[in-house]
Amino acid sequence: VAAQRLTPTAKVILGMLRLGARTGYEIKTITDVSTRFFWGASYGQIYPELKRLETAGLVRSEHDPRGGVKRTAYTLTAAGAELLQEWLTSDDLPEFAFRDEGLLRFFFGDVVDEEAALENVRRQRLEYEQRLAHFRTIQPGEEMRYPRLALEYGIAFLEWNVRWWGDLERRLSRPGARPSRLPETKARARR
Amino acid sequence: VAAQRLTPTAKVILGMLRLGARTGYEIKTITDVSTRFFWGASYGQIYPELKRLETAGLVRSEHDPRGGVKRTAYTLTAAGAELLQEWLTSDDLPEFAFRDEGLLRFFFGDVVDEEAALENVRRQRLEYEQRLAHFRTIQPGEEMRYPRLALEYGIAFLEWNVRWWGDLERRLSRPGARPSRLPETKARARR
DNA sequence: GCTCACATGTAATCCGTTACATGATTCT
DNA sequence: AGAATCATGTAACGGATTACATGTGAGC
Repeated sequence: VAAQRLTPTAKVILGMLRLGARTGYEIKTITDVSTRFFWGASYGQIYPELKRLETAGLVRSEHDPRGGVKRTAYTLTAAGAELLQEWLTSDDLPEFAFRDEGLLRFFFGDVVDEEAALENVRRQRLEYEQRLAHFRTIQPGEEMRYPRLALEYGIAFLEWNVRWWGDLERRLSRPGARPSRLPETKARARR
Repeated sequence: VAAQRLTPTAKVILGMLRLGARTGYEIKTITDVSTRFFWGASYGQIYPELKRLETAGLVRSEHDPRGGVKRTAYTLTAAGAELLQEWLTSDDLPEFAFRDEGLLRFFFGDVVDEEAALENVRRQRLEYEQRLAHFRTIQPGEEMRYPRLALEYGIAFLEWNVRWWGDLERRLSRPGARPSRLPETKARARR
């Protein structure tokens, strides 16, 4: 009844089960090539969470060995499917977080010399180029529309970054208008 | 000597001290209006970390009461300044993380009806518009160049998102080419 | 008298990654 | 024979937020 109380990992799990994933291993494999960029999951979260979800009656497990390999297949219960639906259509504030150490380094550019600051910009551009190159090797899968669109988003996002950091790089390396740097030790008037 | 071993919070702290912040409270206040978008810090991290940094010899504390209010002012030691410099100019892989629950909901658009999926797109656009509106109320502060540029980045990033989600919204609400939805319960062939 | 800004801290809790441990089957 | 893939799990650890707790001083 309270979709917002699902743990973050529960959200991917329920969704992936709905899309046809069946084992913890499969959930991990699929998230790694689809939602990982904006919503990852590790084994250390997935397996315990599957058990908690079963206790909560949102998923059902079934022993489904493959030869001598024991394997547990999960499916959504009616309650699980309903809660998933509820979450997917709710309008409460979605979690959002963005963490970019390169950007933090860039932020402190005033305390290093010009060349180092510019180098940080260059590194940002290169980083984003590499992520983009990796993303372009992912092929989308035909059946579903939205995962494809999400990949499109990822690529467009990375392209935009490559452009932005590239533009800034050119802006900063033009010899014109180069402004203030802090003195080696910032004077901190204290009394 | 090993800048990469600084904890995430130590990185902002050292940087902010270098930029002139002096107390834990001040560090928190400043990060809240500058790096928060891409690198936040809470009191529960800042105060203990300041003590650890002092033990490690990277910062120095000084009692600096204001009237009856006790207050501890911190400054970088030579070692701290050096390590900061090292981190800011190092080229090891910067931490990067992006987490967007709205995007995850969007990703699962194939399992809800068309209207709900479109609604999720609309919500994304609206969310980004609100963040953008908030960002536009921030005034940069004149002295330093890079914090200003980081703010510029934030605004450009949010603008790009508003555009992308807005475009998609129009794309999806055009009555043309509306593709497959999953059947109510996805058939899962198992044997 | 009240509220807000300044100021510092801790404890509980959550979430997440990494490393470790184990083992079968399939492919080369 | 060996490597890769399928498969499941736990323990240690790290990092972060939230809530709680406390108190002064300034302005209204």
